[in-house]
Amino acid sequence: MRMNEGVEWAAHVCVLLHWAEEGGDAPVPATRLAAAYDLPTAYLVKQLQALGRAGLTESVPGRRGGVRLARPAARITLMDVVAAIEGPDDAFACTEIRRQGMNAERPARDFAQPCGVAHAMREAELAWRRALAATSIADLAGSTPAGRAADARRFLAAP
Amino acid sequence: MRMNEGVEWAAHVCVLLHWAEEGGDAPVPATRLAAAYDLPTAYLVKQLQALGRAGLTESVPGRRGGVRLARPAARITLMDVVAAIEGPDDAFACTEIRRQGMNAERPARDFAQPCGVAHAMREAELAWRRALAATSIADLAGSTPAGRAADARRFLAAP
DNA sequence: TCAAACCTGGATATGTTTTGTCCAGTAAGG
DNA sequence: CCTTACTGGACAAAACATATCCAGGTTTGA
Repeated sequence: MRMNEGVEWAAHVCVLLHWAEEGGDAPVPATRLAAAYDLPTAYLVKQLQALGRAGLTESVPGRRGGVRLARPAARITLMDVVAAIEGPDDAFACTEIRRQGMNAERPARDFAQPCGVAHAMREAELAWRRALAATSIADLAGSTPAGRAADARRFLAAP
Repeated sequence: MRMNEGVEWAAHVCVLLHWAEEGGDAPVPATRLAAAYDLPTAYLVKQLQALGRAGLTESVPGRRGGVRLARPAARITLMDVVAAIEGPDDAFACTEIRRQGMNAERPARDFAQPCGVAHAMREAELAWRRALAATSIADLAGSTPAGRAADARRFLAAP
């Protein structure tokens, strides 16, 4: 059960976009974002498109165009980023094996009560999501060593 | 980020093994466990081997052999099962992209402080694991509708 | 004793997802 | 009108999940 690498990319890129916005350098072209962390441009673009579809970023086409955050970094959480890249599905997918084999003859109403395994898994994922929702892009930006933001802005704005 | 189907199988199978133990019918052969939920035997066997390596189950070779829980169901949690099947790695793998591209020239000591993204992801996974650890196989068995356990024992003990 | 019923580990095959590239189409600025 | 950008779709390679099979070892009961 490994998470898409795109989640890491997207989280860091969102922090960059936040810094760019603060410095008045938004929007930032995808090529520049890829260069900032030496990521494969074409593939990063795919992840950025997912962020856009999820409403976290908006993009400006044409020359001097690029990508920017669609709302303040304080209102974009890691949960939003994970959901945008990974999609809406839970990690655990209950396939209701309890209805098969020795229970195949039972009527469907015998399984009205949700499966205990699925329920516990769901609760655990909710705890995970709550924790992710507790950290915003602004929080991540704020926890970065001093001066790093200014350096990033300088890089992003460079010709 | 989807979880192995084997986790669902293993959780349900552990509940079956608990019931079998209660009824004095342990150990249970893998073929019988597979039949109980109509699972592909050979592949279920692989998952059972993972449970064994993790110390959750022990197996008895030879005729009248099979698999049984290695300790009381109350002391086996969903966390144990997930870790046994999925392996020890976190879902989120930090690849330290922050050190690349615009930061490639920085000395390693600039990154002594762990990455904020990785830290937040780690905290969220810990919350997930804590939640999983709060549910034991005995809890799952206890939340099953009355009579289901006896039926399962009857099936597992059948010729 | 020996055959049947078990488990183990490794090799192998197949299908799906992730990762990554490329291209044709569209939009905006100078 | 040409360059720089984004978008969406098609496509390819690698990684992983799923599934099967086989050769080797253990125990039990006939």
